Amino acid sequence: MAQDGKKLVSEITSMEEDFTQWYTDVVIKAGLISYSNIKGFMVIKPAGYAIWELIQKHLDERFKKTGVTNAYLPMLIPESLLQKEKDHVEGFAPEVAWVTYGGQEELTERYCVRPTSETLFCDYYKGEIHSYKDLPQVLNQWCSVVRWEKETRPFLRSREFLWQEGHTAHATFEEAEERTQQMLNVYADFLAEDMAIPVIKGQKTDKEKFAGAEATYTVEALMHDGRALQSATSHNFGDGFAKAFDIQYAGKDNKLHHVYQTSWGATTRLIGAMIMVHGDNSGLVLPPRIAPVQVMIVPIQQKKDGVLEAAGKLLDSLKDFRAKLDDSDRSPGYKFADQEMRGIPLRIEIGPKDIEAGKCVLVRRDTSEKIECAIDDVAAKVAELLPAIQKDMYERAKNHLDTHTFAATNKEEFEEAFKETKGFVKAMWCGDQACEDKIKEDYSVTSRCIPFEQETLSGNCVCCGKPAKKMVYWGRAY
RNA sequence: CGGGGUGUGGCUUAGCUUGGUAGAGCGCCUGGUUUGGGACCAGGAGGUCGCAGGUUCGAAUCCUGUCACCCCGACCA
Repeated sequence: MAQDGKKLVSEITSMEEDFTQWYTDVVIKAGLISYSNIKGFMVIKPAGYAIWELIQKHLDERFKKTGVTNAYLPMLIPESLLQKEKDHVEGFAPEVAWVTYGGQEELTERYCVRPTSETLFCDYYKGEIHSYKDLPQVLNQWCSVVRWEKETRPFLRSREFLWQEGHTAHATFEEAEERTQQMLNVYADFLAEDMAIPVIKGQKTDKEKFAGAEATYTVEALMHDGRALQSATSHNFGDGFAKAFDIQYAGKDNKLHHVYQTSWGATTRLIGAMIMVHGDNSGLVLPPRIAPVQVMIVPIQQKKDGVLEAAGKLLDSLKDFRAKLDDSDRSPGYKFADQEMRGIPLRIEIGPKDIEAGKCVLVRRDTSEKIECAIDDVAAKVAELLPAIQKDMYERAKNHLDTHTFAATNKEEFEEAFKETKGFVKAMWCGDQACEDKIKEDYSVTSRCIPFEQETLSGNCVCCGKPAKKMVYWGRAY
């Protein structure tokens, strides 16, 4: 009885029982965050921040390969600056936080805490860009932004979140479009290769696109519970912002031209995506490439002569990996469960019996598979297993995506698909926003994207029956 | 912002109806025995009951107000 009681306290809710509660349990018990005093603001604890640092590292490297340079712009935006682009203000005004006092004095103009920095980059670029020789500008910044959301959830929707926002300015629309798509591909590749998350690449409908954008591209991922998560976006602004902010350059033709701009971003929401794509009922499952600790060594009967020494030697042999030794004064069972909760990809058990036999036991987090290995061969085995885990995790997620994507050719099938199952539903659309609105109202699902890889499922809109223009992915989103 | 709910050591909570000044489990600390799936024994520290006011000899318990948080909707990376 006492033992059951003990277990209950530290166990997590199963995903099948209550996915939302499971998610919250994992986030807290894996030590990723703790709540702060203000709703929607969270402490990202070392375990959570280390994941973010690896995400940053991989993304930043990929950005720089495409010619991106980092910069940093102010946190506050004067109200007058925010007002300059009409759609943009309307989109963000309802959720900005305002600074109205400086010390004891009320400010003559209030400043908003950046919800995004388009206006600041525009203001900056206006001063920098005069000639075609000043183009393109390809900057990115890593920072946090504030959006006063009403309903908040750790990583998925917080009032302050960490992100990167890239902002570019180009001489032509085509060049801006190329950059917009290039960055979307960077995100898609990063998600697939580093986070082991397969995505659907596509374009947002006008209804769902970014405030002020001409076109918004998105990578949409499917969570374990069948809900969609917009995982990164890339926008082509055309020359709309340039006109609103009067950003012009003198071209080779000696005439003034407005620049064409883009922006693209990914946030700490990626951590939420990773939890909901890979996690299981034992907790977090981290893809090796973004696991702060890739291998944890657990000594058994660690106080017996030679055990810790052998474990230490093992650790030394794993210098090429992010490996650690858990020599804390806890029982092995506790350590196993704790490390599973934290999602460490690979565990190595080593005890007196193993040492005598010159071997140890490797255990995969993703499959629980136990693998015996000679102590001398461990480094080679780890080098083989980590990429294998990474690959298998991607393939499992891809399989989940594929088996949870359905096609509907008419309204009945569409309705049935969302009633019976959870996931994406592909269906044809006439392009009319009225149908998009109606579908949202009737089935509480939204258009996730118009995928680049189009198929023709039928000739008619699934909602109104009129001739269809595009195939759209629909789903319930976070 | 509309509807519903909850606030008691770090966490989960009992007590509240029928007022008498707080009890447990987990966690934590110390010592010892343990260690191949969340160890055990013994001892110990820690709360004035979200906050403010009121009723009362007396309030965690009753009343009023207030704040915070959670869930469901509308808005969003």
